[in-house]
Amino acid sequence: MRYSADHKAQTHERIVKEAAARFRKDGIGATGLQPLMKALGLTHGGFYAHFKSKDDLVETALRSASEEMGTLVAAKFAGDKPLEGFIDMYLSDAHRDHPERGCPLPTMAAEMGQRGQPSPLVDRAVQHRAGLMAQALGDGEDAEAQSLVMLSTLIGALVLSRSVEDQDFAARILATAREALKRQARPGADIP
Amino acid sequence: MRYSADHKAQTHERIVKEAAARFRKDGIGATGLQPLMKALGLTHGGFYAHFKSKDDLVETALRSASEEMGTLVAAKFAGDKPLEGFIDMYLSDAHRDHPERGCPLPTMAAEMGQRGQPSPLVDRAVQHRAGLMAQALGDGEDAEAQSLVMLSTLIGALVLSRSVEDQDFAARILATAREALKRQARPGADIP
DNA sequence: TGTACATCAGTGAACGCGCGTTCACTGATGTAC
DNA sequence: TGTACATCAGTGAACGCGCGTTCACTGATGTAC
Repeated sequence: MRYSADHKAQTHERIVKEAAARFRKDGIGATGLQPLMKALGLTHGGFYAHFKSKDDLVETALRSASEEMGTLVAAKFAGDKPLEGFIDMYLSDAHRDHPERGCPLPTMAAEMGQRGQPSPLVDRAVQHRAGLMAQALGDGEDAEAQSLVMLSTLIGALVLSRSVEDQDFAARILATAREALKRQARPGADIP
Repeated sequence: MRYSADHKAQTHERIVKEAAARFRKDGIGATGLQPLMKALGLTHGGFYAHFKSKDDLVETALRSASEEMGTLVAAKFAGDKPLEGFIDMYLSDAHRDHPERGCPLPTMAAEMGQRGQPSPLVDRAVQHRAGLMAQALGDGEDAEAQSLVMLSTLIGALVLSRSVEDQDFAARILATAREALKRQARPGADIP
C-alpha cells in the first residue's frame, strides 16, 4: 500500500530512534533487526526499503544519537555554570541508568571499533564536546589538552559506574569524578 | 582417548587464554566457541568437558585476564616511580594497539553489563588498581577518591583512543592524558 | 468527474549461515587382578 | 608380567534458533488521460 507524503520519512525516523536506543542499551551485535522492526509494528522485510544494510543503520543511528546528545550538551553550555552543568548532567544517576537516551560514545564507539566499522562521527563527537569544554575553560593553549583529559574522565567514570556490580561503589565513582572535575573547572584552578 | 595426568588442565588453560584474548579483541558476543576451539586444534563438542556454558568461560576468562593484568600492574608499582610507570604502561601505544593482551576493564566490563552478566570480578579489579594507586599517592583521605578519578581517566582515554579513526588524534588523546595524570601523580601536586 | 494505470512502503516466506548446546561414540591410558 | 576392564578428554553429527538479507507479492494512494 502507498502512504501519505511524509509517511516514509516518519517510519525512517522511528526506526533510527528505536535502533539508537537499542544499540546504546544492549549493544549493536545483540540488537536484531527482526525484534527491532517488530517493536515498531512492522515486519523485518520492510527494513531494506529504508537502509542498505545493518551497518548503514548503525552509522545513521550513531549520527542521530550523536546529534541529539550534541544538542543537549550545547544547551548545558549555554546555561550559567556551563562546564559544571555539563559535568553534573554527564555524571548524573539518570545518565548512568539510561544509556539508551545518553551519550553514544561510552556505549557504541568501542563496539564499532571492534566490529571493524570505525566512523568519523566518533572523532567529530569527541572534538565537538572537547571544543565546547575548552571554550568554557578558556585559558588558551592548555584548554584543549585539559578538555580532552576531562572528557576521558567523564567517559571512563560513566563506563565504570555502569560496569560495577556494587551500587554504592558505582555512586562513589560518579561522585568523586564529579567533584574532581568541577574543582578543575573552576576558573583559575588549572593544574599547576 | 585418555591423556596424561595434567593434560586436561593444560587444555583448560589454553582455552581460557585464547578466549580471554578474543573476548578483549573482538568482544564477547562476536566470539564463537566453534572458531575458538578450532583455533586450538580441537573440536567444539569437547568444550563442555571443561565449562558449563559460554557464560562460565566468560567469567573464567575475565578472572584470568584480570589476574594477569593485576600482576603486571603490581609489578609496575613495585618499580621506582610506581604511579608514573603504571600510567605510561596503561596509556602506551602497545596497550592501545593490543587489547587482546591488555586490561579487560575497557574491553569486557561494559559488554558484561549489557549482557546481563555482571561480575564482582569487575568491582575487585577496579578496587585493586585504585588501591595500589591510592597507596602510591599516599596522601590520606583524598587518595582513594583521587585514584578512582585517575582510573576513570585512564580507562576513558584508552577507550577513546581506540575508538577514534584519526590516528594522530588517538595519539594526542593518549599523550594529553599521560601528561595530565603524571602531573597529578607528582608528590605534593594534589589538586588544591 | 471518472477510469486505468504506475508507484512503492510494507508483507511474509524463504535463503544460507553460525550460534550455543547435546549426545552417542572412540580409543589410549590407568587400574585391578 | 600379562590380561580384562574402567575411565574420560576429545570427536563429530545433530538439535533448534535467530541472525542478516532477498524476493515475489500486495494494495492504497497518486498521476495521466
